[in-house]
Amino acid sequence: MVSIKDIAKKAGVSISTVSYALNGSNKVTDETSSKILAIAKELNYVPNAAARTLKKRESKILGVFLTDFSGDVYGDLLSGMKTVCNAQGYDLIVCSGEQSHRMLPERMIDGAVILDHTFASKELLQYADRGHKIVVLDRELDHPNINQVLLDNKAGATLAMEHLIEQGHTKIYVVTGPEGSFDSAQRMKAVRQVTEREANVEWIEIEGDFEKSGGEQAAELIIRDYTEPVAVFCLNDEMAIGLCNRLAETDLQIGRDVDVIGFDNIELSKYVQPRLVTIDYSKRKWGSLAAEQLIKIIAGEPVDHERIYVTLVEGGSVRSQVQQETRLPNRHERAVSY
Amino acid sequence: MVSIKDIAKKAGVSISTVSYALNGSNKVTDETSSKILAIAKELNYVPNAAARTLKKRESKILGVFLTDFSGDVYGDLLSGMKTVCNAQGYDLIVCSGEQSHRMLPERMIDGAVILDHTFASKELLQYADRGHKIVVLDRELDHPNINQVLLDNKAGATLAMEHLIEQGHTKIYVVTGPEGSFDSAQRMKAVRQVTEREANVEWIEIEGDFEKSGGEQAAELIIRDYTEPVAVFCLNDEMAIGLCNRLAETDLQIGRDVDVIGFDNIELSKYVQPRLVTIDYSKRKWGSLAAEQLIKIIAGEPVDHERIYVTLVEGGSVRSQVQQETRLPNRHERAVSY
DNA sequence: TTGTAAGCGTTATCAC
DNA sequence: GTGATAACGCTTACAA
Repeated sequence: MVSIKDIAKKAGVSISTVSYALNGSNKVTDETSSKILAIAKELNYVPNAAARTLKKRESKILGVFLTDFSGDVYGDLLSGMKTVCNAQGYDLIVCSGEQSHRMLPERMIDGAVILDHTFASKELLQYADRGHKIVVLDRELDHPNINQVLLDNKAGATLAMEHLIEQGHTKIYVVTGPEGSFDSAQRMKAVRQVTEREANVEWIEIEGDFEKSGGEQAAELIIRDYTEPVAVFCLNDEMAIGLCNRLAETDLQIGRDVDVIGFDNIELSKYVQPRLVTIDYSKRKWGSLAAEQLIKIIAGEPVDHERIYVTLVEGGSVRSQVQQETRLPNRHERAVSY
Repeated sequence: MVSIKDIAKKAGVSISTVSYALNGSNKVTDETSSKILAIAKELNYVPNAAARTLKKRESKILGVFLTDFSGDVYGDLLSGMKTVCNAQGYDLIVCSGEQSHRMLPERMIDGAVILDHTFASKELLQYADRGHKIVVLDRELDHPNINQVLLDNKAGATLAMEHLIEQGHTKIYVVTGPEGSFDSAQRMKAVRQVTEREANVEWIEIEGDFEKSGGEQAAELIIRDYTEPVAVFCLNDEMAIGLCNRLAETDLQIGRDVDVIGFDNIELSKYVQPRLVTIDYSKRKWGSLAAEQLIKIIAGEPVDHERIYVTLVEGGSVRSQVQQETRLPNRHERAVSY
């Protein structure tokens, strides 16, 4: 391995002069500098990241932590993050799994974006207490070293529920996310709020897991108890699609017998038949905002919590108003976007 | 930041004793050891990765490099890789973009898996020459420090072409990947080989890009020149789906007027109507094999290049044999899997 | 069993 | 402008 020591020896100068030249300091003559640079190139010199990180106490690398690599949500999110990071001189690495938690406390990375419920909030607060900088995308956490960039779950779930109610539905199944999911809890809160205002709306909670299989299981229940047209609000698209798949094997028709609405607008939801009604938001913006916030708190700049706005995407999985037999009175039209 | 020095001071021992205790060496008394461990815990000691990496000249981190984060192929691939890495005491990070190329030469990671054509082969060979360990998934490269784990592109493309020919097709469009793509080139080679054997099969090459948009553009050409039923072999599913989308806007019906076959069996291809015929392979296995090979070459163990086998997945996007009017004589049935 | 000390490859503070 | 030199936090001969 070739180090600045080797360059110094070959150039007949001291290592400090080499370091200065390599870092473009103006304390060194152009002549010496270019000679050093030439030798460095000749020797294929590459700086050692560990040594630099050790000395400078920063790695210029940011990490984003995901529960798993398979989510359909992540492409644009990561893309947006990377763009911002690179523009600001940071590198971005994507990590997943318990093992990689160490990256932050061991100072391999300068900060972390968390979209991974396997991180306990307690753990994150501990890191923050030790001075590590964090942006959370999947929970609320109050700490000077932690910033939040959250989806407007409440608006999204409200949009979804009101859309179904406007179609005249009075029986609505709600398929939740896994226990402990912040997004699920937030969305459920909005569901409760909406239904409290609507005396004639009955809603039934079905426990899900944010995976296709959860949607399939929910479908079983719905099929079993089916007597009249119902609506289902799946708290994410993945489950909505699982539910639709299972329903497609029966005589129950989506958008007629069972209206379905999801959340996330993943790419797949464009392709299922009929097109899934869902809640959309800019994943790219979510990512870029998260990265921006993280870099700001690392730089010691003050930041406020941010919110990602959502809209409703229409589709065939909810029957249109013109087809409906009954329509609730006194319901005014609502703007589709919050 | 609390270091072993702080622990040593508080425990009234030397830093080397602390180091030994922390690393579970049996050179130190149980008594001293447990005292040190207790103090370490009390002080919230976390080792510094940079220091350890600098000293040990290894980071126990492996990197996988992707062209972008959005591909649908990657979920299982990364999952498989991570499982193997973690089982072997390595951490896995996912990187993308020119900036992160430095991770390998700067020794931030102990090795790299490459599925990213933005790495020049020359660059990789240079790294390998300097002793860095690499596994390539997207090219052939001969170097003692480089191992290949490649898809059996040739078998896949042959399977696809023969499937179409068996349906009686004599005019086949082939939509390629982007210039310089290894997978595309390999698949094209097989296409040529198959068609050379089949005198009565005409094939037309359309330049694509492995993106949906490429498939849409190819559709334009096909629509424009359409006179009789044809087949299209898109060299990946992404393009096949783009093509189907565009075709769906016309009177041309997939699986009747235009038979379509893709490559990769991405999740989406299950959901398009009709189900896309495609070439499948285990992405998880691809990933785990790549990780295994990388860890082996890092350990100095000898390895051979590996190949990932493929199979054909049937679906509605190619009309079934029973519906066809003409059938080529003398064609024997072929095994679907190679 | 424990301590001393050298060294990993940098950066940065001083002198000169 | 350039050069010693200390320091970053850790591991590991070697000495005691």
